[in-house]
Amino acid sequence: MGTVEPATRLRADAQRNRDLIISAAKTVFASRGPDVPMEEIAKESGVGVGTLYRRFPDRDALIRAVAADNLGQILDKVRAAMAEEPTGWDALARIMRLSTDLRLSVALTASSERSLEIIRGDEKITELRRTLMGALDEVVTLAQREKTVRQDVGGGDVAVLCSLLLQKVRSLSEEGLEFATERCVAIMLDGLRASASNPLPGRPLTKNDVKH
Amino acid sequence: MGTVEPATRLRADAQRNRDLIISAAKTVFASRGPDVPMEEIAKESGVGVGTLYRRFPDRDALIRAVAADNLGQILDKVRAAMAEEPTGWDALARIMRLSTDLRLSVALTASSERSLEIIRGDEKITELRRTLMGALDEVVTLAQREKTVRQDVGGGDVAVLCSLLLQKVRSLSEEGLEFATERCVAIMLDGLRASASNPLPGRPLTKNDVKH
Amino acid sequence: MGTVEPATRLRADAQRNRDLIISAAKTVFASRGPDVPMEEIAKESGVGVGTLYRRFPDRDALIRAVAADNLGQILDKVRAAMAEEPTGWDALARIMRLSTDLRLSVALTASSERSLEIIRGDEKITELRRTLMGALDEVVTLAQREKTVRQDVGGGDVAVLCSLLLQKVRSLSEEGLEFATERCVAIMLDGLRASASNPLPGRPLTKNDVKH
Amino acid sequence: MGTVEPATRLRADAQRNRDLIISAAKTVFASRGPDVPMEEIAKESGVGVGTLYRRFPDRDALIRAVAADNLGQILDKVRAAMAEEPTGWDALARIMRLSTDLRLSVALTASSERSLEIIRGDEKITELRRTLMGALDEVVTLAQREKTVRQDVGGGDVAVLCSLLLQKVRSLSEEGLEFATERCVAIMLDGLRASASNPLPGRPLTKNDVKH
DNA sequence: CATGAATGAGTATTCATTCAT
DNA sequence: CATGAATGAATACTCATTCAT
Repeated sequence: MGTVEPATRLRADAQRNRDLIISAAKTVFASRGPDVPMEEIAKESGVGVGTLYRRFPDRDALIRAVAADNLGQILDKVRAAMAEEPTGWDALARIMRLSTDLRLSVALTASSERSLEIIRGDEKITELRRTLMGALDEVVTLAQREKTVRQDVGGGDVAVLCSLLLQKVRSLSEEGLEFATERCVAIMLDGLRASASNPLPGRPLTKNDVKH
Repeated sequence: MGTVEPATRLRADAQRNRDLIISAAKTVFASRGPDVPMEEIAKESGVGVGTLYRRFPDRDALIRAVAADNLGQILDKVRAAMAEEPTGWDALARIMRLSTDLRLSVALTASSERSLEIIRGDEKITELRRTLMGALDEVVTLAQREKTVRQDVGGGDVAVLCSLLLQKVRSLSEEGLEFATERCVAIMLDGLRASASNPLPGRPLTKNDVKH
Repeated sequence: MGTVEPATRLRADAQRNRDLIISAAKTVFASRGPDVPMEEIAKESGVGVGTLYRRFPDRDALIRAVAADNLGQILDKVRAAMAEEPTGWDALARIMRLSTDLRLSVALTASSERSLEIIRGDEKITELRRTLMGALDEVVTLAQREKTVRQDVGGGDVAVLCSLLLQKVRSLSEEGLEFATERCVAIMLDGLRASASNPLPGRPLTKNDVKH
Repeated sequence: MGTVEPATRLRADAQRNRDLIISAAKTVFASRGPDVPMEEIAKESGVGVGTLYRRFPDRDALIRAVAADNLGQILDKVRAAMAEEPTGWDALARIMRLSTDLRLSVALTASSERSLEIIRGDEKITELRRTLMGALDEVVTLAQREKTVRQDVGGGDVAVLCSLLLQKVRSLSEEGLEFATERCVAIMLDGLRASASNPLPGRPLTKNDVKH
């Protein structure tokens, strides 16, 4: 489960506010970048700034919370794919298609150098990341055993491809983007097939290469 | 040639400052995002803020100038690849590898929603973009005639893949990034080969799909 | 009543600050012109700049508010004169002497071309102006029925004379100005008397001539 | 003659530039206030800022020069009135009507507190002012001997009335202003007539009251 | 607790003045 | 001398954060 709980249980309404704020922050970060005025986020949440600050001591804390929430969501979907798809290849394909869903919420959190520094070192986030990477390695290994995925790639390679796909290509329209992304995923999947065997440079990337 | 000249000839020293500023802006935008204090850019350029503002009436104008300069550079390199490589495939491969060089300078200019609005509608930039897309279509068509590239892709698909690659994946180290990008490029190229023929959804993207 | 209320009720302390700011702005505009640093006004009000900007989104809004407040004050005094003086002539004379009181606060708000543009089109101000001009027409008409004021003038003429008197003649000392103004008012009043009948050029100016 | 010459003779072209600048400054001060960017004035003059600064060491010097030029012009016209009109009354009436001509150029120079400080103490300006006031006293005395002007006014009173008239009443249209001013002048003249004998408060103002 | 007011430091931008061409 | 480029101090305005209601 991806939702992240703070140490001490919050009162019901406080928890509700917290959720409202995170959700609003995702939206607003996505449309206006990571520097939106806090007031904007508060307004979108329907609470006052004061409340926002009571829940998150400063902007950085909020960014961390949003990032953790995002990672949690991704992890949930990755696990669902692994649990529900019949083969490793199918799971992999489904995972690579997640980008469309996730783009909006994830992109901004991870985009700027600044965001990175903020996130880095956050216990919870590090843990989520580790778990996620483990899952990817697992999927790839599985599919390789099936002989559907080429041998010379690893979960890290898939992670990098996926993170590229999270990007919003801005010279495309809303629908154009969705369409183009599907095609890119298909091209990448073709490049990942066991049959596509022009050997890759170097060695497979695994979770250990993508840790930070 | 990609360098963009203003309408009226600048005095030698003024031109020199203009170049210094654009170059500094690239660096600083890349490392600190599109909201860096103008003063920072001025300092990096070695000129006073006043000079910066004399040359570029506001931040937006500077961003547009940097973007145009970037596109010019890309176009130069794409043309070089087309002129110097023996086959369409080689040209394509070289182009897709440009990302490494270009990432730093390009990324930030095109990243935020805001930047897009700023850039959109700029005559010069639109023109450069159009030219660039034309070149990509040309390369792809050529390689398709050689039977090295699959028939169901177009220059637009390549453009999208390349723009994904321009992204800086921040969970990797400097060298890790370079290495991972090479692998991604290789995977994508494998996915673009004529031999990789699991059919793609929809139809090839051409320059007309990526115009804005 | 001349005081102007914003649409939604302000919290008590906010309203207090608003008043402090307007009052400070009058003083400071009067002594240093309409371009005084906003910081100056804030300091004089005893609040931070931030507060000033929260209350008035920009300098123009502040200028409009001050202008409206000034007009309201004038209107109050004109009405008091009309209500309390026994004859139209006395009311007129009292009104023309208002200049002394009002000069300080009013002068700067209406002085520059720029200020005019700012003020023009403000709903509240337009309305106040209209009401004020109506009152002047009324006083003049009354006094004409009394046969104390010449028949060939109108409220508009009085308005123009008064607005001339609002000016600070700077080649006079503080007291000199007060004294000189009294004499000018007396001369003008003599010129307005029914007995001063060298016919004026054109026709009486009424409120419709001074609307803008 | 009102034109003011600097101590050392200027080369012909330098003198021409000086005149261009003063003339441009009048225009621009009138339309945009005394704080117009120096660059604006330079552009209107058709010279570079550098040249402007060579001719006038700073903004204050320019303001002083413009003020002196204005006063010189007024003086010329007052003298012409005195020389050409058959009676003192006619001269006085003509003088009071000068406002229309002069308003534009004079207004801004004398308007703000700041301008006053700049001008105050300027030798040349003081002298011009003194001369001008002497002329007004003379006209009034002459008309009083003719029994056309009331005995209880002085040149100072006229000066004050005139300076009031120099003001631009901004709630009037261009033509409306001209028309209204004529009417005000007529009313004031009626108030100045020997026949308008409701006694004025205090004593006549003379040039000594308006010196600064 | 929630709210939104107050604060003031941080930045963009302008413009007087100086100085190299 | 004239020009217009360069400089940086001055000022408008924004927004993170704190605190009174």
